[in-house]
This record gives sequence, structure tokens and C-alpha cells, in this order.
Amino acid sequence: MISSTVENYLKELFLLNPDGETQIATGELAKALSVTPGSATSMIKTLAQAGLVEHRPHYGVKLTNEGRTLAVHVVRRHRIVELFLVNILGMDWSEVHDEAEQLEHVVSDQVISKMDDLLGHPTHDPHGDPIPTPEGTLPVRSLQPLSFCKLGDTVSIARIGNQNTNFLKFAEDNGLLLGATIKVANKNEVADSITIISKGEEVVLGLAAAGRIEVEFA
Amino acid sequence: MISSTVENYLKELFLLNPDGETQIATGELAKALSVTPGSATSMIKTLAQAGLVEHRPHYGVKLTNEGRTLAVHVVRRHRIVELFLVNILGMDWSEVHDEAEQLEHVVSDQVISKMDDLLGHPTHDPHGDPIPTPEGTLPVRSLQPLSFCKLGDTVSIARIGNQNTNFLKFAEDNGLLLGATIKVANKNEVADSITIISKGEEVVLGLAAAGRIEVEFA
DNA sequence: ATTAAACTTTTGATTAATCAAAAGGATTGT
DNA sequence: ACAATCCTTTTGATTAATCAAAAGTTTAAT
Repeated sequence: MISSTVENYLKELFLLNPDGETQIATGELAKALSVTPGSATSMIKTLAQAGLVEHRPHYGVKLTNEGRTLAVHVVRRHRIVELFLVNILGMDWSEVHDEAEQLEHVVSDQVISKMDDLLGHPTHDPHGDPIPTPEGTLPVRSLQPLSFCKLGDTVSIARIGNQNTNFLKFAEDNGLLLGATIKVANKNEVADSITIISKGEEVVLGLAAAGRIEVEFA
Repeated sequence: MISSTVENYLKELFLLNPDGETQIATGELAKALSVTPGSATSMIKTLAQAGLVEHRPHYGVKLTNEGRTLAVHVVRRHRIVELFLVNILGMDWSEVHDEAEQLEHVVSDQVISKMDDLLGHPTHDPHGDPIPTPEGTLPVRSLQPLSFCKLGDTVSIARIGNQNTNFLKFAEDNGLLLGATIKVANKNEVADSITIISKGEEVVLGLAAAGRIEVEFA
């Protein structure tokens, strides 16, 4: 049996590097998982032994095809569960991440498939992240961070790349929801801020925060 | 954090002795959990340390009030999840037990509460087992095993006390569903069998199997 | 080219859960 | 009363995952 811990390492490697091209540093992985670098090293060795990652000591780690397949399935389970919690159980999108974090390791493929049916085979989760198919392929969109937009751009919100509860509450309170159309009213590189019009109201964001909101031209 | 393992020990102690009156033998608990007696002893010591059980060495073990409260909540989660899997996701009652066995340890109270709402605050799960309230009380019914019924008794099925998939499939195939009305057509203590009429058809059961089906007089 | 800084790996310990097998109580029959 | 039997408990080992801190590498700067 594959443990939750192993699933979390694989999933994190995938999220840090969805294209599977670059080597991920041990320290970066350790930080993402909130473990010490030494713990990450020893788990990486275990995963390499099992053929799930390729490890070049002192340089980094990368999923193998087998590891990537497992990781993508964990991500699929996570995102279907999130959407399910929001759309069927009526939970708030700001509170479903941690719940899904637990459930992703125990729900069976059968349950995921039933949830998928009930949800109508969605392609994206409540945060705008793509849901891998059962075969492991991911829909691709070309998005850009809101922070890259120029004054006057009118765009629609396609993804919120920050799972933090408070951030999501803030986004919700200010109408920054998936599909919402917004317009860039001001941008100040020096002050590190961007102002947008959302539902007729002005909202000011730091560029770091705006970088976690991804948009597409409407 | 309370581990799944601890939850399973507590739950099993509750299921073996719902009234909380008798001492459970280490060996009985070990068998129910499929662990060696030595493992059970050492966990029992841990639980006693934590104040969740009372342990009289060489005599047995019993839940404390605190342990019982935790156990009842695990049982509530298990049964709500089972009903949810059957009624909302459309799974077969014969396949939901193992799934619920996993989910009971990770679903939050909030999710359970949402499922409970969606299900309309049910009092019994798909096997006829009572669902504890959030406060930890259990509805009580007075049922008797089908094996105790006499020739000519007409009763309705209220509980199937056997979670085995094949047994449940058999029950389903023969119309032995919750609420079904059946009549005892024959009973033979020597041959250890009982014959009932279900949906006009005769069904023969061994008395051991009939003992796991509980009924109430209609 | 050498050294400092930054990172990674190794080492040694710890915790939870388990097992197999040895040792220790309790029960029952004669 | 005393084995024989049947449990239960103890002991010693193992596995997965982790941490803290020591040791080793790589990189980058002077």
C-alpha cells in the first residue's frame, strides 16, 4: 500500500513542477511539505528506490513517469473532492482545501467516479485549477497573472493560485470570483500595487497577491 | 491528534459492548481488530494511560466515559458516511462498509453535519444500525434475531448485523432488505435452519446467518 | 584558488504501531 | 492440590516517518 506521506511527496513534486522538466531542490520540496531537509532527503531516497523519482544527489529530484502518474491521480482526487464539497455539500471554497487534503488519500476510485458523474464531469476545481482526467491528462489554458496586466486591460478571472483561507475570504468578499470580469484601473510598480474595478468597486491589491490571481482576456 | 488506530480500538470496544457494562477480553478485541493479543495489550495500556479505557490486567478492558464519547462519534461518522454513499452517491450497500471504514477517520464534523442535512437527519444507516446524534445519544429499538422467531411469525427486517459483502449481496438478491415483511414458514433446530417467505419466494437460511438478521414485529 | 555561505546528506534518536515468541496468571478437572 | 490448558502480558525486534545536529558538497565571491 502506498502511504499518504508518499502521496504527498509525489503530489508536491508535481505541483512544484507540473511539466516535469526541471529538477526540484530538496530544500524547496522540504519547505513545501513543512519537513526538515533531512527528512526530505531520506524520503527521496525511498522514492528513488521505488522507481517513483529520479534523484541526482546534490542537484535535485524529478518524478519518473510512474511517479507522475500516481501524483496526477492524487491531484485528480483532491480537485474532484474540493468541487464536490463546494457544489454538492455547499461548503465555502475558502474552507475546502484542508478537508480535501485529508480525503484525497482515502477516497476510492469508485467514489471519485460517482462524484465526477454527479458533478457533470467538470474540467476545473473551485479555484480554477484543472482536473486531470481518469487517464491522467490535464486540460491546458493559457493564463497570465493579473500582476502582468496593463492599465485598461479588461480580463476575466480564471484561477486563484493561493489556497490560504483568509486570502480566499478576501477574494470572495471583493467579488474576485472565477469568471468575474474585471478592469485594471491603475498600476503602480513603485508602490507595488494594482487597482482593479470589480463589480463597480475599486479594489487595491499588492502585486504579489495579484500574481496569484490568473486571468484570461475576455 | 488522535490516530486512526486509536479510533479503531475505541470503536471496536464500543461495538463489542454498546452498553459499556461488561469487560472485554484482550483476545476478543485483538481478534475483532485482526491484531495479535500482544499488540492489543500494548495499545490497551496506551489507552488506559490516556484515560480512554479502564484496564484490569488479566480480566479485561472497558471504555471510560471519555473513551465512549470518542467511540460514539467515530460510529456516527461511519454510519452517516455509509448512508451518504448509498443515498447520495448511489453506491450499493454491500460495498460501502470498507469505504466508510477509511473515511470515518478523516471527515470533519462540518462535512458530517452537511451530509446529515442533505440526508434529512436519518436515524439509521443502510444496515439498520442506529446513527448516534451529534451529542452522542443512540436511538433504541427492541429487535430480536430472526433465528429466535417461531413458525408463523410475521415480522419486518430492521437490521442486518453482518457487513460481509457476499452476505449482503445474498440478502439483497433474496429481497431481505430493511423494512421487508417476511413470514417464518419453517424452522428446524436439528437441521439448524429456518425457512422464510420473502416476496412470495421461500428462502432457507442457517440459524447462524438468521441470527445476524434482526427483526421487529410489524 | 581559497574560503565563506548555502545547501544537501548522513547519523543517531525518537515515536507509533506492529509481530513472534517467551514468560506469567487464571481456571478447571481430577 | 496440582497439573494442563488457555489466556494475557512482557520482551525484543522491525518498519515508517520524523527531527536535530554533524558532516560533506556546491557555488559564488573575493
